[in-house]
Amino acid sequence: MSQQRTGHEAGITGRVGAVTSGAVPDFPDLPEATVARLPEYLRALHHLAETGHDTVSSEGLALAAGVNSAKLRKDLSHLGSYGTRGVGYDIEPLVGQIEYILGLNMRRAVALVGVGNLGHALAGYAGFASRGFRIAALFDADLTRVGELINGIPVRHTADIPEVVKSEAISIAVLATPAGAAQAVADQLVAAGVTSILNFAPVVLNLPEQVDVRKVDLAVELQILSFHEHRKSARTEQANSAARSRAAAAGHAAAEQVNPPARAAGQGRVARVLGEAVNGAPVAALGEVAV
Amino acid sequence: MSQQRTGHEAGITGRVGAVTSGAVPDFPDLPEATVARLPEYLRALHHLAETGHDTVSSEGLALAAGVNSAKLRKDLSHLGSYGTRGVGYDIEPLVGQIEYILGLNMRRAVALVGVGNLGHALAGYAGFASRGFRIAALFDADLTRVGELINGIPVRHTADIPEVVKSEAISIAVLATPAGAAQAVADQLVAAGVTSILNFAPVVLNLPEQVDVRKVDLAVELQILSFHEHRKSARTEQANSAARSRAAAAGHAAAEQVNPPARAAGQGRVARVLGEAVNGAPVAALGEVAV
DNA sequence: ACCTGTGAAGGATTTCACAGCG
DNA sequence: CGCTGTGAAATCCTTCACAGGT
Repeated sequence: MSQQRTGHEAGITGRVGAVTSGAVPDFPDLPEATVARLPEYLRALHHLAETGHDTVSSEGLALAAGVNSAKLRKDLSHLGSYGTRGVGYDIEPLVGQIEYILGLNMRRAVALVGVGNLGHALAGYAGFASRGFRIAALFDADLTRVGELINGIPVRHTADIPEVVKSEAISIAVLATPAGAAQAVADQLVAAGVTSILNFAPVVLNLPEQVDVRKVDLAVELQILSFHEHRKSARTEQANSAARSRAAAAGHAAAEQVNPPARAAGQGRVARVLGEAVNGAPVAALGEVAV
Repeated sequence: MSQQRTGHEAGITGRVGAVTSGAVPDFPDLPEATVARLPEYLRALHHLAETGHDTVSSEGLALAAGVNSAKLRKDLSHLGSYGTRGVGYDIEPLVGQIEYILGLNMRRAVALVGVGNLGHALAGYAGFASRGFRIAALFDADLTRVGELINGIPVRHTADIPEVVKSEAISIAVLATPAGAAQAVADQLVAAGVTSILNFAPVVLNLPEQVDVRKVDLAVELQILSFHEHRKSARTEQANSAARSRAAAAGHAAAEQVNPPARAAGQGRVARVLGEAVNGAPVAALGEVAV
């Protein structure tokens, strides 16, 4: 979940696919958590199909998709019955059903805005093309980049967004602009008719609620891992603390020290005692870490 | 969320930060969902600090971070009290506390493996450097790329992973290799001492449970948005169906048609009726969409 | 005998709503 | 009076465990 706001966050039901009450015929009510896992199941199923399988058990598919089998069965049960008791799931019709649900039985046209460092790489990312999407247009605000060909697609100016989005019937856009430009570009995209945005810029977009937004922030992912590293260090620190408690006078800690910052609540702030860096680099002062 | 498996998924408590029972002193028990939001709060706080604020209300910070204020207050309450009733939160000490919890008061060294299309862009991504990380080493299996400088950092061969990971005391790695190579590289990284991996390769990694893994699959994000597009189409389709129900004989649908695939359950498979493409592109046959 | 599909239980997360402090 | 901090309620999600097909 990472992750990830989709504009339905404030929705009433948490189920997706409902109209006002009850599901659209043949479009089942799916828990958001299930939707987020379907692509992973699909990838695993394609892989199984390519390696010659035509059925798979819940256990086998769960393993390939990195979930447990009860969760997988529950998820698939929302799609209807594609399994055979005593045997497993038929891969081919299950692939068809998941692709149908995900709206992948058409090749969706996608616009990408911002062909800087990251955007350039995304424009060339083969995974989009191979998994149901067609990059139909590239945009950048920088006139010196306009006209450049990336992967055979010309970069156009952001001023052309309305025209191109309409002519190509684009409903999904990928935003890879600098943070400062993201909101304005998103507004342009939405005005042009885009209704889903994948946002790589580290800002929260403010958009009409019918627009679905998913945010991918690469630094956030590392920061979450950093938390886990810190926690692991705190554990070993505590585990070792009895053994070290007397002998540790000198300055080479075996693991990160766990020195909480001084609490500035109430009575006067105290200079924060920073933990010793484990990898030799100087500890970053707070002000240096710009966002 | 998303996603994201962190190796603790099968954990007992769902709280992170506990040793076996009870929290490490000054290292609070945090719900995983809270941990995933702290980086977003941190980004918003930095932004507020840069724009001259030194306190902020839960409402204001919630707005900047894209959550509601009740959730924000609950999250921050887990960190201890940094707010003043009637006033709001003091930004500076709160930034310090969040950075401490996330383990960002050191600049963590990160290794990046795979300098292809995406990896190259990640190596140059300024957001890593500006938000607490230092790309300390680049690796690739392709000898023709070894020696190349990217952003001033030389690309080394993957065979050097053990040596460099140790000498640079790297505990976090970013995996941007092709899918086929990812598991083997991940095994090498873990053997060398890496304990957290950010995986961009579309495969599920099988690693010891003490290793934290977060997965970012760019195509998955688009597929989730595609689901929402499909759902939105199904809604308008249904909403319009009464109005159109007689007049719609000819072939230009105003929105995507909602034709569910034929169900192959039980009695004999029927050729699936695909939905009409909305943007003129031919509908992708299932087999074409490789993963 | 095996494996799916699913009620029911158990957790985790979000939201409500208000007590209590500044 | 305003705003945080937080029990309690509500909702969502996962896991258990087994009934029921094949």
